[in-house]
Amino acid sequence: MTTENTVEKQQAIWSVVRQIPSGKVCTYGKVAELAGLPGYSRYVGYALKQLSKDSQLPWHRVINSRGMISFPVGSERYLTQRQRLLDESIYFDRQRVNLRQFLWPDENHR
DNA sequence: TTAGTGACCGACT
DNA sequence: CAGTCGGCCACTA
Repeated sequence: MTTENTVEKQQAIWSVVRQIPSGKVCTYGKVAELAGLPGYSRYVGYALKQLSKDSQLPWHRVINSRGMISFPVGSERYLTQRQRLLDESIYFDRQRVNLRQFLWPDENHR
């Protein structure tokens, strides 16, 4: 049996990513958790990689737990993601996003 | 079938 | 503080 529920997992992940509001970001681990797949953080990256280039999914709002873009700095995909975030007024301190300020869902109510 | 890899993460040196 | 090391899962050679 070929892993057929793989599709369901990917859809669950995409479903979560779709809900990230503009101007906010979410981490791979958090997306996995919200999708009901704790521990699948790594798989989230794989799922996003499957997206077609003209996908409407806001994949750029997903970054790693350190608040950084998980592409090699300076690479084309890095620059694309960074520019899209800047367009949504998500700012970088060096190459880092302030998760305290932009993380969604906002559970960091101090 | 085994070993290596990746848009990750947290604990542990 | 930085670097390493397992653990996580699916895919590929």
